[in-house]
Amino acid sequence: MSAPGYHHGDLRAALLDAALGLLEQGGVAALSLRAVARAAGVSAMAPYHHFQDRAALIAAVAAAGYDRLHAEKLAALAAAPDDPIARLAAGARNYVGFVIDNPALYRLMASPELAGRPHEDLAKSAAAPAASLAALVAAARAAGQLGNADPAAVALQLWALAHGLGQMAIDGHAPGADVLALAESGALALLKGYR
Amino acid sequence: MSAPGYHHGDLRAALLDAALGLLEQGGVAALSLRAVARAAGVSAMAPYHHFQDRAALIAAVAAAGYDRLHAEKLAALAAAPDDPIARLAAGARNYVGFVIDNPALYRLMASPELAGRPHEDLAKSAAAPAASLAALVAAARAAGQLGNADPAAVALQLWALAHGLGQMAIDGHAPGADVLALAESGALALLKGYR
DNA sequence: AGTGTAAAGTTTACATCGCATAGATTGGAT
DNA sequence: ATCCAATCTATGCGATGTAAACTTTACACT
Repeated sequence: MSAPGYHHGDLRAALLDAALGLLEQGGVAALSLRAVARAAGVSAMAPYHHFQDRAALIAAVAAAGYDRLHAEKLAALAAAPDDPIARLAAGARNYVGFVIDNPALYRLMASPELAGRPHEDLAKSAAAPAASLAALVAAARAAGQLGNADPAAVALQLWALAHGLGQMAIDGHAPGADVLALAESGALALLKGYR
Repeated sequence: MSAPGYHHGDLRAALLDAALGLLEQGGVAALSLRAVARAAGVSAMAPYHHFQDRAALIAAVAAAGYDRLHAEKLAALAAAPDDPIARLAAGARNYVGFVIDNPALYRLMASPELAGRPHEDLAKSAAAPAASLAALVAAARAAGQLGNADPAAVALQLWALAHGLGQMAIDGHAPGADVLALAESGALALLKGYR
């Protein structure tokens, strides 16, 4: 895996790693195939053997981001209380926390550049967090904590709230606000309104 | 204003118009200075006399978008009931409606490409909708409809909800959902939770 | 061992883009 | 009538995305 010969060993992973590095310091605009190849110490055309085009690279980075997001969410939920409402609020807080901790990566995930045609593995990675959220809302609903609200609707609203708060935070539209607290209290208020 | 001579007359407006057209059919990626110049029937370098660089053009388009958003909001609020809560819900619905009607434009407004350094007129145009929202929330709070909640917090949460719902709708993350209804009911639930 | 094949990297080439600089054209102030 | 500043054009440079064609390596098979 570490033979510095002609064949890299695991260039795809190395390219993704380099892409994350470039992303953190230069934003999406810095994510050029050539720059990634340069950072990985490889020729400019090598990435094309692993990613069909620039959009595919960006989609792969985004998919990796969703995977990390989901992993962190699972870890956070493991330490959360049992009450579904409280777990949902903790999830919202954790989601916004991820956004704040990985601004460039999250911006990429929500980037217009991916909105065009769908990418397979990206869709799969993005589906995991959504499914886990839906399960939590269903549990709350089953426990009689959401009145007769439509679970899918509540899930979408919660997600939108967290997504919006995070994006506003990293775009500087919420200066001085404790966005983590806002995510938690907002989710609680929204859920309370449905009780 | 329509003299087809050497001097265009109002090239800046024509360029912005062409940019909107390109945006609708090709997304942000299609917004190159050369393409805009081509669409306006002018030399490739002409736009540089009206926009410092590509980012400035994008910022100007975004500012125009915020202006339109604010204008539509004012029009929608004129026909809304007097109750602050109902007006806030109507505002949320209208916001999401704008996003759905102008997907490419809204994506541009929330684009990472603007997140770097701030642009003056963009900030000014973006501030108008925020101020109008803050005023509405303050009115609701003054009418005793929000308990002792922090108005700034509630405003941010409402905005985040609408922003998130709109973005999810145009990104295909809410297939088959009536996002307009979700915006309205979500805003109502959130506000109800604070009562 | 020897060989053939597919994957992984490289090189070369080309169109386009953003941007800088310098020159041409025009309308209006003096 | 003259000058000037704003506006548009022409040309050039470096970087990027993409498409070939070529080279090197790893591996299965005989």
